[in-house]
Amino acid sequence: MATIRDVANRAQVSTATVSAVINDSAYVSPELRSRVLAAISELNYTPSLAARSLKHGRSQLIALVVADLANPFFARLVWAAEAAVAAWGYSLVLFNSDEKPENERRILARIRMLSCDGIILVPVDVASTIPQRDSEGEPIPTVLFGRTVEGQPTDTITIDNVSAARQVTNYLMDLGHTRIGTICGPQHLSTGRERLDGMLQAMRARGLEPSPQHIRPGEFREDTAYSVARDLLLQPDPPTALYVANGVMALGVMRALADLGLKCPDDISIASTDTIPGIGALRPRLTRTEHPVVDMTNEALRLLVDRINRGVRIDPRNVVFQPSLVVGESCGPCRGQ
Amino acid sequence: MATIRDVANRAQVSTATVSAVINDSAYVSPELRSRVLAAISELNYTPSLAARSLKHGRSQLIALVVADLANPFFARLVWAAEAAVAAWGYSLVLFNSDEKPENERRILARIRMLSCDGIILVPVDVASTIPQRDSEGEPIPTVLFGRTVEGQPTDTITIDNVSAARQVTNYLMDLGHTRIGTICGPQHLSTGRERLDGMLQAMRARGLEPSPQHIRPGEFREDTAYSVARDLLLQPDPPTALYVANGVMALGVMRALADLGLKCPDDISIASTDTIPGIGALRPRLTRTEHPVVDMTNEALRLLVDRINRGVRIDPRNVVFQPSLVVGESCGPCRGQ
DNA sequence: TTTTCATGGCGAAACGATTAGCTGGAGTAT
DNA sequence: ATACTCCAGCTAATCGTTTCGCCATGAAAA
Repeated sequence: MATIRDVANRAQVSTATVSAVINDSAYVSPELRSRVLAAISELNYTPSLAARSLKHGRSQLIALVVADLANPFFARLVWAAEAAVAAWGYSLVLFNSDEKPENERRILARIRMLSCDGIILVPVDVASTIPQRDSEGEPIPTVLFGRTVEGQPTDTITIDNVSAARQVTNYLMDLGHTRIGTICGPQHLSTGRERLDGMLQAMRARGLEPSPQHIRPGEFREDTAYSVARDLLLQPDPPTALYVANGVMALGVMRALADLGLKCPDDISIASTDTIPGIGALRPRLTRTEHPVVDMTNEALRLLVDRINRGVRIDPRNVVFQPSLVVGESCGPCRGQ
Repeated sequence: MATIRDVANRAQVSTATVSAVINDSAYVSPELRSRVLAAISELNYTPSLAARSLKHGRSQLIALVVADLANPFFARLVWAAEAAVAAWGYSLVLFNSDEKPENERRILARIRMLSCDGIILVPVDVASTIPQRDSEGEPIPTVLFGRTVEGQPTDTITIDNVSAARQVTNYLMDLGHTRIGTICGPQHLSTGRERLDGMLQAMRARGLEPSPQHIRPGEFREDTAYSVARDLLLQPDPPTALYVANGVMALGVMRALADLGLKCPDDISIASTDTIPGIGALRPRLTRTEHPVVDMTNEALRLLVDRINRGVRIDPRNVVFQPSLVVGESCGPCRGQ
């Protein structure tokens, strides 16, 4: 690779002048400037980001750590984040913690090595701490995405999961359902907890209580949801409606229904919080909440870049987005009992 | 951040010794080694990758440039690539060219700045050249993924698209279909061309020729495929079977069928090359080819790392994977005409 | 004419790691 | 006792930038 020195030699100027031309950081006479530009293009010169990074401690990298890259919800986040990161002039380094705390720790250490300027983190582990830039303790600017963890004073972007679950549950109850089951998420994740909470809140507000064997953990996974749904629906006293806590699991449930030969919404009503791309081709169309992933991502980057530039002087911010209910044909009135 | 000097001072040794401990690059007495390790953990020291990168020209970064991050096929590639890249000890920098040549050029320039050690590229533009590390012309190690471009002497991973399309078409013809239509991909992409070629080859081998108005470009996009399918199926003389060139478009077609009230396979048979995750929940199950994305990605990384280590001394390699036909219930025998 | 001032451009010192080459003390052979 | 070997550990140069401080030149002020 050609270096700034090669350019300086060829243009008969100093490296300082070349640098000034590249960064517009000082006035350079038109004469010299054009010589420099000519040399740059003749040598096909590109400044080295590694050297720059070393000099003034900015790597131009933003790390995105997702909890499960195989989940289309996060795939969409990746898509949106790549665009936003590029728009702000950074590059995106992508990691997948695969819902494993030990991976998360390894990844955060790696991010520190890379001296990334900022982190967008879908946290897995309550205990894993944001890496410190310094032993005095200035942390790397970080935005938590989608999930909350206890006692981390960081910027956070979340969705109102309780509201989402309430909306869906109320919708089912409005149709007359009282025996509502759920395939819920892991209770160690805030999303899992909040969505179950929202459902329970909504039911209790109308004096209902789901039967304990109608509450099944589905781990936010398609295959788990598939078998849990089969199991749940084959039991003697199945629910008349099912609230599914996320999009991938909804897919698994629909697959289970098809395999069991159950008709939706005639035999059972299905609704979910969260969705996945491509679910629009399913018939019946799923009643669900849609979460504004793109807006959330853009906001996450706004917060992150702001903190990168202004440091710890600003207090942690917490932005909560609202989900919206999209009604399909997967839910019908409760027939008899 | 603590530096190697801080560690050296605290452990009362030279930076050379610290470096030797970190990299196991020379013998260090147990005494000093333990002092160094203690200092490292007390200061919470991590070596700076930027400085390392500057010194011996390896950034530990591998760039992945996909053509359309919103497409679940590529999302899957991203997932597999992240895992493979991490397994080889690198980190993944992700870019989305969004099928636009000018983006691709911008991205490749950026990759050069970052001095990435290697590139996995889903190429968009025939003309865009692999960036040169050097004005003498040693290129950055690159593997082209999924698509080929003319006259680039680089390693390539592809799928046998012609065979995929032939298999699907033969399957449809075996069911008795003769009026087969297709929603094909863009003809400026090798995947688009080869899949259409394969279909035409298969039909001509049996003395058939699709009617020109049954060959419709769908741009590999869900929404385009949706409207093209509507249009195609509403015309006076619709095909009895439809070959769709990729997974996302198949989703669009299924959605169009549902909206038109057409029954598959009774009213029309549908089959595709390529698939997308989650298509398993659709009923009827789609007859399609499956492409071994994970194997392809692992092989891509194997080739890439090999070339990073061995440079230009090895000739370009071209690995072609074979698709497999997965039969669902979306195709039926041709009824009368 | 001399002094002051402004300023375009340059030289050289960082940034944090690696590594070639050197130093000096202990062990061995003569 | 001298010379030689060996090797753990150190010093200092280097990678490619940015940037501080300086120099020299020419214009303006006295």
